[in-house]
Amino acid sequence: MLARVSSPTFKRLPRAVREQQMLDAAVKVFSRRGFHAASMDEIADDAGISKPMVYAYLGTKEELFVACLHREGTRLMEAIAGAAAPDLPADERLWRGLRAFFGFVGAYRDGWAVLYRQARGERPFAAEVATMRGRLIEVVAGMLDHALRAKGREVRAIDLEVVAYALVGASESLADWLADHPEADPEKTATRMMNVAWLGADRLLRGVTWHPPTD
Amino acid sequence: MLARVSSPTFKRLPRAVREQQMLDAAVKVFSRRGFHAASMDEIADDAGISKPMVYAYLGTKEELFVACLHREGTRLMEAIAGAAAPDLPADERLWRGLRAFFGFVGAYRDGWAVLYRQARGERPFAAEVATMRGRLIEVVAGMLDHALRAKGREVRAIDLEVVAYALVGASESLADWLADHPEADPEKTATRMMNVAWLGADRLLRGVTWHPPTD
DNA sequence: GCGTAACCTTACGCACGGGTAGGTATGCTC
DNA sequence: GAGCATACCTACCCGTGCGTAAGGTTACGC
Repeated sequence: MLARVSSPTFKRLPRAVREQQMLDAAVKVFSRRGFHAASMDEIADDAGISKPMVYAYLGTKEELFVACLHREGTRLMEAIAGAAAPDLPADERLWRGLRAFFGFVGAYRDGWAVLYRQARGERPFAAEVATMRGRLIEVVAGMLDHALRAKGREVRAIDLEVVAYALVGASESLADWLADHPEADPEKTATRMMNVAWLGADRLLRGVTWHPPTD
Repeated sequence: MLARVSSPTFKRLPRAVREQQMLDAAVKVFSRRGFHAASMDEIADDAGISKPMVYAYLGTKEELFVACLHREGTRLMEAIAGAAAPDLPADERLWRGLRAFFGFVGAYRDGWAVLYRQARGERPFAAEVATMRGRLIEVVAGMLDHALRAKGREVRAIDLEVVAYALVGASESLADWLADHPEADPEKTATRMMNVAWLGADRLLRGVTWHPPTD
């Protein structure tokens, strides 16, 4: 009626397609602005659609964010799980997993920054992320345990958990570094992480430990 | 007039004191609710003061949050710097620094969770945190460099930086773990971290490296 | 005792943005 | 080509909460 003289490239699209467009737009905008600063209007606009459609398809703002989180999180977990086949030796699995992880972060820098760095702080989503993270940590801990048993050693579960926490934390930190250095090479970053992680873990596996000085 | 029959424990206090009370309240509320969900009214209420006073003393909501960030961040950095005197050997410095760090996190779980986990994601504050974090990473990298030179080895600056990133990330991850496990012992957590960090770093210092398999 | 300055209050303006009501166009089925 | 479902729009409501204007109240100097 006002503008919209005619609809030149205005196609009616099936729901599934629109939903993906919306999610793409949402990830982009959430990533650029952050959850709160992002407005549903901007997301709708960026998807080339109007706001009520977003509500009709993906629900409220929170639900939309969770949907983004889920899509990207699943992609990440699948990328890692697909790379680190369980029948490989532990160091090989670790290496492939790390390479997949950094490859993913390098490729979807937006997805990572928004859906992870963001979500960890934001109250209603922290739990969601914590769950995924927990699964990852379990996998890493399982890898370590496997490697240990293969060498005939045994370590208390809590120690395994802590080492896994540290490895995952270190990887996240390097992922942030990667996201902030667009020119950096994911493969090389993975190699560096592998150096830090495996050499440290390997020593642990041999039973070498450090003790606090008595001061 | 309405209620407030009389002001029983209603003291006029000097500015400096009130400011600290406000900051205490702000940290508490920001920590409980998160930055956006926290309302200036609740903070004022919790500080036993009315809202305009907060604006008069600490400025807008963002400025208030930054003020919290600054106070807690400075406390943390001082705790670490005070513990890790620069004239000690590198492993001793690392150990003392870690112990101070985890001790701080254990003691001020609120301050840590809010002012750090929160701030890293929230758009306008990420830079602030990144700066502090950057200083910490530099310190750690400096420690590693020092230790290396003492052994007559030399490593490229970027490798140092990456290792420092990894160590800091691992420590943050364990700090989160500590914040989520109220019964855990900070000292013990520091020891575990030291095991992961130093043993890995130590091997790096000896020039042992890991190379990706040619697949 | 009285002014004045700092402390502190109640009460409100106002913008912003999430969410919705109600109506229009388009394609599919028979 | 009638009828129906579904994609899609414009325009609006309204809660929430930041930030402020204007006015009490307490302490302290003289």
